[in-house]
Amino acid sequence: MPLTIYNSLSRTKEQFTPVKSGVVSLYVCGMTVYSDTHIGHARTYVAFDVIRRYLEYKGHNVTYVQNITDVDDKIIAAANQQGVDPLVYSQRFTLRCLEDLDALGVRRADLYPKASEAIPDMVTMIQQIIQNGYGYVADGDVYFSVEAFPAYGRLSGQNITEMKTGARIEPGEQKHNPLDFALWKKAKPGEPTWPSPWSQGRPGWHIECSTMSSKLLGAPFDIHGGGMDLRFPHHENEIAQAEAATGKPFANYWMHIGLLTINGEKMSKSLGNIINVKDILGTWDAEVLRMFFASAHYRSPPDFSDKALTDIKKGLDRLYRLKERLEQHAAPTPEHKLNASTLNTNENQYLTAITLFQNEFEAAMDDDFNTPKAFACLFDFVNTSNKFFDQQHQGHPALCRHALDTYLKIGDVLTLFQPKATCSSSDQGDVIPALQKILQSCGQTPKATTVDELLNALLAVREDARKHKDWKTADHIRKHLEELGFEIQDTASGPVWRNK
RNA sequence: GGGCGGGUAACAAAGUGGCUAUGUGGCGGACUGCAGAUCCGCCUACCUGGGUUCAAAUCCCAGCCCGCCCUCCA
Repeated sequence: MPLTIYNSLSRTKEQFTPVKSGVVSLYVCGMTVYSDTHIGHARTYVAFDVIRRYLEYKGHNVTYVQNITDVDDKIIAAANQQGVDPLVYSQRFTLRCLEDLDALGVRRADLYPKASEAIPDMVTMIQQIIQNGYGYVADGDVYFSVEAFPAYGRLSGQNITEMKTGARIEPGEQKHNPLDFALWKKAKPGEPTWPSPWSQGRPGWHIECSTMSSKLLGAPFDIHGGGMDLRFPHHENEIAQAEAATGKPFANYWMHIGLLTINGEKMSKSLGNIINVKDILGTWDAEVLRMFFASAHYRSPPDFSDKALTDIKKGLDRLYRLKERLEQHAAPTPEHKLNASTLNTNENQYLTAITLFQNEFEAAMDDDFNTPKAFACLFDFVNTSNKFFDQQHQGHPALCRHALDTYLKIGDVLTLFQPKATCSSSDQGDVIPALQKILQSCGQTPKATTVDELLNALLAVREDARKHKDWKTADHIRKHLEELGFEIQDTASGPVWRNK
């Protein structure tokens, strides 16, 4: 089935055809590294992580490039305030920001080109722009002449004459036209500088993306993405610069991610409601956050709230319960060949349901990465699977293996079922004495020393109590185990525990 | 003012010219010692007014309301 992508450039869904069959080049505007990664960044990069994973799922070889803006006004200001060299400062935050995304469980891009390392390429591109008649020099600064580029405004649906109203030339700027933007800025004192034919200075913000994307991915490349806020002026300017310099189309598909709000409000410094990834990971599990971002359609603005995260967490628990249920029944390795003729009616229906699940998931994702629908497919599969097990308690190892593999593969595209980034052993250390204490409170001498053994011992005591209708002891054990984060379920085939 | 995107049940959120979205929550039932899990049923869905159509929440027109961008922003 063909993948369709909503292209911001045409404002329609288009069938996706990469420049080179089987290979996809993806460029996403990355972070300006002057502060920690916040949940708005996380929203965008989880969205692209899913997009990248699905492209790979479809069999494409994806090259994912995400730039690092490490030359910028805000970095210079912050570094100067702390008396640190701006490049040292940005280097520090580059690491911190990438580590934040690691902790969130976002897969790394293939390449993270830095603006500071591509200055000569930018100078070359600016020279080309000037040579081709789209740029001009004014007292050591270089500007892009918007009027020279008739396609300007195509991406954002703006037209130049309308935009002129209201636009202003700041004092000290030598622009010919208020809409013109800087390609190169002559240095002011206290700024990092690089040589250029025009002045010691530094590049304008937009040029780094034009330069690094086309250098690394070619012209044109397949998909260029970023937050919705970058559509204008950043992406509009990127197109103008790159096409003015190379004379070739820049990027074929433009994808813009809906911006996160917090409790219905825009996230901003003035509102003081910026939440850093580092901080929120203390409250919410990385996987809950990823599912929250992944389950919102990428073009919609999700609203971050306690209620929303709580709802997601409960849904995620439901997904995990099925995973565990499948694991209990599945053959350890997928080598068993499934022979449909050996399956009973119930099993055959389930086999069909697995195929249907996969087909519907793909249909959803092929339709412009419709993740809300993909999650609906996942939950439908949970329901179907639970019904299967309710009807057939013994399962079927090879069939369940197949179901589990399919479930995990699809979950993986949606960033689910990933190994936990951190498994603090200190918690484990606290749990053991606590479990021993519960055993003692039931008049038992704890011999076991591992969590597993202790839990089994406790459940055995509890089962014994239940047999004698000693509900007080049974409830006492269950209550204390739940306080320690163990969920106890009495099932037809005996008690089962799982981590909450 | 210009541009972009929305208004769907208690909340969140997909979607389709006629066929159960889904998740969370609430109510009832099955199962349970109880709880949980699981299953089943239910909880006045589609902003307003016109139009097209055998049929529209879905297409068209008008209106009302909301968000975002136009300044740095993922």
